[in-house]
Amino acid sequence: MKAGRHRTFDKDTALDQAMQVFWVNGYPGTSLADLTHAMGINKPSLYSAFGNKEKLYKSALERYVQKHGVIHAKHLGVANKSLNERLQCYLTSIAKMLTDPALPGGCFICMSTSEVGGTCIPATALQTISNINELTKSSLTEFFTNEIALGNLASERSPAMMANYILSLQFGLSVMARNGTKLAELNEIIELSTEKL
Amino acid sequence: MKAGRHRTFDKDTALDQAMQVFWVNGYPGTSLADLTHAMGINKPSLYSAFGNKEKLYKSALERYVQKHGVIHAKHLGVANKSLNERLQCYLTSIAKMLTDPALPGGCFICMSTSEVGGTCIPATALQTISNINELTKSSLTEFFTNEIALGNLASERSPAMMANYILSLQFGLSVMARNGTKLAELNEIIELSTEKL
DNA sequence: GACAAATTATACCTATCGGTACAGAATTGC
DNA sequence: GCAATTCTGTACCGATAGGTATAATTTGTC
Repeated sequence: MKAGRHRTFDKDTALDQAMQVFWVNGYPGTSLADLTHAMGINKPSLYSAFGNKEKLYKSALERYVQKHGVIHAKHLGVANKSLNERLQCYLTSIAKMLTDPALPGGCFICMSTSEVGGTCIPATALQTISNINELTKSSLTEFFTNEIALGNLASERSPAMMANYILSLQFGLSVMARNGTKLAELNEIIELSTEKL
Repeated sequence: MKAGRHRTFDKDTALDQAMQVFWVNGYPGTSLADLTHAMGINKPSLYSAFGNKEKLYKSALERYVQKHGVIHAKHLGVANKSLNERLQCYLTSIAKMLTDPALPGGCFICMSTSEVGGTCIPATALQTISNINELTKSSLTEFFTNEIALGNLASERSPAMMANYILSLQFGLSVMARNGTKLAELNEIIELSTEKL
């Protein structure tokens, strides 16, 4: 055990709370007071544990991906289901998260991507957001490359095009969720979108 | 002519410039200094002409709808075109605006809707954003109600469901545009989305 | 040309912004 | 128990936030 006074808060829990505040309010809309209040700590503790606002934001983004992002991909690889069924499961899993009453609503990455154009987000955070979206896109592209090789996709659609289609759909669902659209309606959109690919 | 010194700036031009700043940075990300700098006026002039930041924001939202929002609807009513063709024209017209290099990129309303969850947007501005989205949705619902009555929609889809589908698509395209997706790729998404309704 | 009305520019207000210095409190190794 | 180390709480830093008071400037009316 290292010497010195112990941290009186759990770092992961505090990061989760910071994540939710950024998720709700965005980067420029979140103040240090908002953060310390939600995390139940004071500023020096925040700075010693997470660096600064910008680094905390990037940590929150990465934690979001781990906690609420990557978990949906498993639905794409389920055996004995058609491609359409798997895509529906994947998207429905996302939609459930987007409308989970225990969560802020919508997608944190979509929210952050919307803020990308502005001058408020620090450059390194822009890079983090861009990397996350690129990763999602390349994962989907790889997935569709395989599906096409397996003959699971009807016509001659390009994998990159399909990846864009699904990513766009995810973003659309996220903003709709922010707008108050209910899970049942999101599922209708998903059904329409995946009906015949 | 009314007495007193004349305004030395054009109010509509100034509002356009304010709109672009809000469009790029969002509400919490835009400061009064950003606004006065972009508008080329100083704070007292801004306050006397537009009230305050919140009222200017609402004026900017409404101006956006008039200037960049309603113009696309005409493509939905063109004669001698199939429903799919008209929807494609409508969405392509939107996509062109979303990627216009002379504009901030993406959709201002989508950006604002993403910020809706937070605590930074004043209540009356939230109402304005909500009203705009409701108007879009009800216009689309009415449109699809007519199309169904005319027998232009293949199966038994509900108008509200179709309106949600198109609105979600618009939002998705907007965030994709923010993320740097090019017009040609957006058009591919549109084609895939409208292929068989 | 004097007066009333309206807009301008400067300077200022209080509150909050992100970030930190410093002192006190808690813990380990010795 | 004592020194070294690490964290916590308070108080503070300069800069900027949204907003305004005041005075100078420009205009139409009489």
